[in-house]
Amino acid sequence: MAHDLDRQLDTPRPRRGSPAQTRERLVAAAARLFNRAGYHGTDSNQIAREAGYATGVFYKHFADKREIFLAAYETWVVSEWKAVDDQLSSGRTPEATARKLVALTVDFHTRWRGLRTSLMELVAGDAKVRRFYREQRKRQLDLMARIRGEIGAPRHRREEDAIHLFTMERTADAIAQGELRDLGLDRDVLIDALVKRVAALLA
Amino acid sequence: MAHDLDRQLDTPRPRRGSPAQTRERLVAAAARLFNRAGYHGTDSNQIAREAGYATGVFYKHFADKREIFLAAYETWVVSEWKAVDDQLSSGRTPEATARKLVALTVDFHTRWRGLRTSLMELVAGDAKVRRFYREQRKRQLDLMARIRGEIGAPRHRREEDAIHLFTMERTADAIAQGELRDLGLDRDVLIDALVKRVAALLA
Amino acid sequence: MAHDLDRQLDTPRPRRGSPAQTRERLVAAAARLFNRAGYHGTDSNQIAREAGYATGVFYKHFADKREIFLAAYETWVVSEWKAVDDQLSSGRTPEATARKLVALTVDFHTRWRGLRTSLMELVAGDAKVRRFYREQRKRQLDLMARIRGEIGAPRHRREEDAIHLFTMERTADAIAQGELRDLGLDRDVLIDALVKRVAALLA
Amino acid sequence: MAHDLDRQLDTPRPRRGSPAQTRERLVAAAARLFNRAGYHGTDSNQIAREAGYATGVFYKHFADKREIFLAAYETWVVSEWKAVDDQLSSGRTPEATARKLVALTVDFHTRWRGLRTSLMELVAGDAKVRRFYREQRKRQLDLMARIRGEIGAPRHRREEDAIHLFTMERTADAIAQGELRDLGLDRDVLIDALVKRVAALLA
DNA sequence: CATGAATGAGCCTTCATTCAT
DNA sequence: AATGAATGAAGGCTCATTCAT
Repeated sequence: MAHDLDRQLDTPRPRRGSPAQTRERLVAAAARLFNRAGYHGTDSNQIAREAGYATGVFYKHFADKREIFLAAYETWVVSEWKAVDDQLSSGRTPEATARKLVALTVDFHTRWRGLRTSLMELVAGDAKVRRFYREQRKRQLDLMARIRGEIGAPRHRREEDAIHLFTMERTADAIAQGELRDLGLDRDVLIDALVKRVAALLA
Repeated sequence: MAHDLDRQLDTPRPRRGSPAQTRERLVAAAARLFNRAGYHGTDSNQIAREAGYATGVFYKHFADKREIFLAAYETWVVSEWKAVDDQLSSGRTPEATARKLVALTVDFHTRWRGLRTSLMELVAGDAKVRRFYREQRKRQLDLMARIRGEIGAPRHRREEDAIHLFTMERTADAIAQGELRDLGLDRDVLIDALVKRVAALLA
Repeated sequence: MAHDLDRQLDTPRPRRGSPAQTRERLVAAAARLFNRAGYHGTDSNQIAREAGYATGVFYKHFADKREIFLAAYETWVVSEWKAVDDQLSSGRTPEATARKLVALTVDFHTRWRGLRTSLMELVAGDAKVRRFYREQRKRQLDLMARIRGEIGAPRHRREEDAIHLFTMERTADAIAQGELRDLGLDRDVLIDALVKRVAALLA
Repeated sequence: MAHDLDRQLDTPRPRRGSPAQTRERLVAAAARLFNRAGYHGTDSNQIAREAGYATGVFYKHFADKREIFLAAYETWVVSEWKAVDDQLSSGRTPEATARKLVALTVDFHTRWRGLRTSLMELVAGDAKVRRFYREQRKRQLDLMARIRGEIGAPRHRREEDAIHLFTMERTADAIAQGELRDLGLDRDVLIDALVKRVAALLA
């Protein structure tokens, strides 16, 4: 979570921490900078400095910039999945859960909007990042199939689920990037529309 | 269209063309290269060379790299709008028109997939590109409202139209970028689903 | 020749020269710096600056540092062969020619002693430099065989000629590097000994 | 000898050895690495690791990288002198001794060819290494003078002896570095020629 | 209008060396 | 005595941009 990352970075680092701790601080700094300035707008020396270290540490922990990007992305993915899981197992009504899930998605896309933009670029150009990205999608589809199985909902085709995910993702991006505001659209109306779609899947 | 651009570039350039001609050749070269290697992967000297000119011309016609990107994007947008217009005024059944429109969209996204990726990056970071991008969206929404007005279709809210556009766009990207293939999804099923959504708007 | 190189560098460069001229200036600067500080002690930005240019030119003319080293070495080799040829075709007595050749060799090894040291290092580690270096040796052996053929001298085996070349080279290095001085040996005695050996080949 | 060094390194190091032992292990590791990758190609952290220690030990025993190089060189010199002494006091015929000495020299140059290349580089650039290197040469010359004194051989001038040493050294390097092979020369012929020269000094 | 040589800031990466533990 | 995390200067190389011709 962004909050965790920030907390980590705003605390002065130990003079001599464990490698794992250092790595975490670097990833947190990288996530923050990539998110702020994009992949190309962030240089590796900066990352180390933002984390409170000298230039050199960076390459003790990562082979190159792409690798730390992947790590930052992974961190984000893990925290997002955790948040989704928490909602799904909260025992609320489908409607309430759906609302929470949409809010959560929009929140993540907003907070990580810069990272997401870079992600799209790297997905296009880097096989390793692409593979990881596609795996997440597969996990999402699997989760949806499982949920519908459990609640005995009418079977959908995996293809319909994919479209649903694309819609959610792209709409959340539009909100996150201020596209709605620029278009003079009403955020709440959009949110409600998304909630309705999600709720339909849960009930 | 890619074909136009290619034809233009594969013809040897005139010794001393009009400024407009030179500009066009440069834009065509830029579009091709940005699409192939992305905005950051394309260097500005290359663009001029690909168009058949020396390094310097470039900056006689464009203030910087970003500006030529915008011009390339504009070219693409113009040709896409033209193609859409052609379909809409073809007088076919809604179903047939919808199918054509979806095919056309997927085709554009496939052919310009590299440019689109860079676009997303620049939209995030560059105000001018963002403004232009948002204008297109507004035009799309206006067009949809007009169509529905003309055919006396039930009024939708602009927000629903926006979601529709996001869905179309993101799904077309997924197809263009091979995400479907990686996920083992059936392309035709997806296309049909999209066609159904578009047809619903037209009838 | 060192003199040529120096003359070239001490003249202020034209604002905008031909690529060949620029390349030459770069090679001259590289030769001077490699000779002074060694391959590892010279950085590519320095080379450009020494030649009177900005950082970037360097990579417009050479793919990397190794390549400009090879070019500098080549320049030196060419001038040395030319000097040797001049002596051989001077029509002097074998004894006089031999003396000139030895003087010339020692002079070259002295003037280029730094470059030679780096050469040895690169010969060991770089296949391309090694190949070029070995070709020179082959040319030397061929020349010796031809000379002996022309003057009807007793046939030597190529192996003996090789040993002769090694002796000349290593001894010239020793003189060039001040090893003699450190050992308290008499330079003239050594030179005379070398002259005797060379003269024996010529007569 | 390489064998000694290897034996030392392939044995797991003691938990807490004497300083002398640690130093020896470090020198052995350094010699091996310098020989394999050259002075510049070997990083100081690697040396400690190869010896089985952590980065830091290195600077507990040596002021800097150059110093451990000197130590490695010293080790090699000592073992070479010992080997030469053994041959000289073996009581064989001059011819047989000469052959052994040449074989031994070629062997050393082959086994330590990488170290020798680096040595030449450091001799050129580092006063301390140069001084030590020159001392060895002086010892060699002194030894030669003594031998000739003992066996009542005709007095040579120290300068002739120096040339002899240069010839031996450079030819042994050529063999060690594969120059002969590349030139298509016959190794045995060269060896025989060297043996003849050495034998002439011993008888 | 066009050329293309030249610029130089800046990025990624390495590695000898230090020092808190 | 030993550890190994951390340092930071510096080097190789790229590329958007300028400008003399």
